[in-house]
Amino acid sequence: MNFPRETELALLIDRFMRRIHFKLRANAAQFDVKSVGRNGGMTLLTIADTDRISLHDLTERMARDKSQMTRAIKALEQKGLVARETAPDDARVSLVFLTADGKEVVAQLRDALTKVIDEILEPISTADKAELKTLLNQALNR
Amino acid sequence: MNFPRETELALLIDRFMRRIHFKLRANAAQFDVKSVGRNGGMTLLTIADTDRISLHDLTERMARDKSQMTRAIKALEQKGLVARETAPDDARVSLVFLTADGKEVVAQLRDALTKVIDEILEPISTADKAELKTLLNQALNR
DNA sequence: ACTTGTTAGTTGAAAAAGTCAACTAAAGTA
DNA sequence: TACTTTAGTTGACTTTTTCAACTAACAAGT
Repeated sequence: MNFPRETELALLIDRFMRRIHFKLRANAAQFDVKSVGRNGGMTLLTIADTDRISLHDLTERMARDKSQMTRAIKALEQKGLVARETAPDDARVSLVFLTADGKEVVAQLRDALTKVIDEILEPISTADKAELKTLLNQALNR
Repeated sequence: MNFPRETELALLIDRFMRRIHFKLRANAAQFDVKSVGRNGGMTLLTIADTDRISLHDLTERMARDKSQMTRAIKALEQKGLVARETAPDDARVSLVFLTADGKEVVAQLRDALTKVIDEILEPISTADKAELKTLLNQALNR
């Protein structure tokens, strides 16, 4: 186990995310009310962080292909969890936002996810958790 | 943007990993010599961290389904990057390890990955990078 | 106004990854 | 010896990704 390896970070991060998905799946029935799927879930949470957001910005934020986003939003729309409207200043962009139902699902998702992450992060202190978030934020926001 | 949310961590982590994959893919041709794919790549790197490892331990470490691992290893085997042998003390388990070719590919993967991660982590200090790794390690190793 | 180039979003098709259940063979245990 | 567990494999199926082609709206520049 060599320590000075950046690559380990990738392995760690990957594991972290998978761990979350595994744990979520373990009690999936309890929270995947609208059978949103993990992709839909992540998308909803990301939208929830913004008032309303264009598909374009959303794909950038979530680091996906735009075609994926089109389909993800379409699915969420059909479930009545998000809606969209054309941007007033630019007819090309459509802004997505949560519906009331969507907000409810987000609340549930957050509960479930928080629980899981707490479990995973249980070995480290509260201060360190904040630190972790700060670091990732610094790295990822510009 | 509410701050005291554990869930943001999941979004951040997810983004982080996707970012890596995007950047890698951007100059994929340069490094995906044996067309290992991202899954194969991660698997190789994980194996590289251990001398030889059973499929079972590997699936645990990488947090995947065992069926996936069977297939991933089979693919890498066919490319001559890993080999396996039955564990001397237990005929059920087969131990996987890198071949010479596999080690070479790992070296290349590490180069590429290190470069990408360095780019992403460029906004944060070296000390913080170490901290980040430590935190994740603490959380994930029991 | 009129090409020319960008940008946002959509669609299609194919490849890769993930899920789940059934099944074999080797251990472990009583 | 019978019973249970564990490691790994296989098959079938769903979800994600990826990539290229395509439309519609904007942005200039002449």
